[in-house]
Amino acid sequence: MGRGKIEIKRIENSSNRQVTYSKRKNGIIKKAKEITVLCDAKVSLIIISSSGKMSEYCSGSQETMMEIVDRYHSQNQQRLWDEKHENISNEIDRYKKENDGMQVYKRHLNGEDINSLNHSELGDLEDSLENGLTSIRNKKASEVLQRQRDSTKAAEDENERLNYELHKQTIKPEENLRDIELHQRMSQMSFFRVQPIQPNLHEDHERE
Amino acid sequence: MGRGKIEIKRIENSSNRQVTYSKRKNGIIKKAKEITVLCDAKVSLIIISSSGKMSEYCSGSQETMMEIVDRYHSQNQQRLWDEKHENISNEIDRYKKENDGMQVYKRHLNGEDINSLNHSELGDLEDSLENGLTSIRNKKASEVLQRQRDSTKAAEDENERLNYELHKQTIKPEENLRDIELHQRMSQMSFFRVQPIQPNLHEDHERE
DNA sequence: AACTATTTATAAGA
DNA sequence: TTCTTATAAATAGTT
Repeated sequence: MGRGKIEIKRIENSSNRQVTYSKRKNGIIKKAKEITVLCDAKVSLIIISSSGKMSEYCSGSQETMMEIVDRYHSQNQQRLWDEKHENISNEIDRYKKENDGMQVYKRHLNGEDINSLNHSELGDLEDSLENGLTSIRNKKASEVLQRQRDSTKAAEDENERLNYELHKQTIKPEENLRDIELHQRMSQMSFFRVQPIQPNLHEDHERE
Repeated sequence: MGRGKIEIKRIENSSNRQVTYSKRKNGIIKKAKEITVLCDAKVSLIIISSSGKMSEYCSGSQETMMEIVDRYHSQNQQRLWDEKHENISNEIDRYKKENDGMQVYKRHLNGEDINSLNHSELGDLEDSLENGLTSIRNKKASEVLQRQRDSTKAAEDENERLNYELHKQTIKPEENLRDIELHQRMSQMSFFRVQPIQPNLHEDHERE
């Protein structure tokens, strides 16, 4: 349809090709519009030139375009997406349910909403709470004990150190000042487990 | 282009419309193929008839079609989807976190994993458990009490009924057989709240 | 679905 | 690009 017939094969002359592209592109879009109106059809048409510029025609609004494209997708990809989405939804539901269950249990453990429980459930709950309480009290008790042990140990260490110092003193009796300090400190301590190794220290001082 | 010129408006005659649709659809697809070859263009064309049947042409392979459609999509919808997906992910994370927190709390209430708690947390936990336990024990106690009340009430009712029967008996002493039954039943009952209204019933029987 | 008179699209030229 | 125009192609109405 033109001055001469052309073969349908790539137009090698670049500017000819560009002109033909432009003309034919408009032609196709016009035809697309026409079939839309004449025949009540829906059309989605996207054309990209060899230089990458995109043109499009779509019957109706953008909405319709999405409709058409989605419809195309539905034959290829929609199911995949749905499955993915369903998986995610299920995951959320699982977590929600788990949450709700735990909320209820938590409230029960706090002694709330227990009117809905039957007698045996109530018994189980009581046992569970008692176990928990026992564990915690054991823990607290062992903590107290441990703290006791710690301070005992600290006292013993100090005790030992002092004994050592005193022992040193008997060997070097000339360092009197320190001895007196030590004596004072020892008499302030009420938690010695063992007696000082040198019970005659006091006399030694009085003798000087 | 035809025997007569036509206006570009909806063809009302349904079968004409269908025929025209078919012809023009082929025409457009042919043009699309031609521009593809002649001008090195990429084309995506989807046509849907008024009856819903879809036809398509796509330059290159299906791959290219997806490419084109995706390209269109990427300009319009991708962001929406991403946002949606992110929202869903956040929701899941929230539930997960909430779950984890409750799991830990639950384990603590059960007396597990309590080594990680400091002293004041341990105290709070103990209080909470004690509250729970108190609630439950109160509930159990009031249940027992209620059951007690119920059986007392039942006994009282029965008692009253028996008294009524006995009273009837004194008015109609000729029905001896029943009286004996009643006497036997009463002597099996150990839960009378009040004494029978007629303490001389027994003698009456013996006198006969 | 085929025919064909006509309209329409467009290749080449300016 | 756009306009022109000869001609190819598409297609409306008919069979």
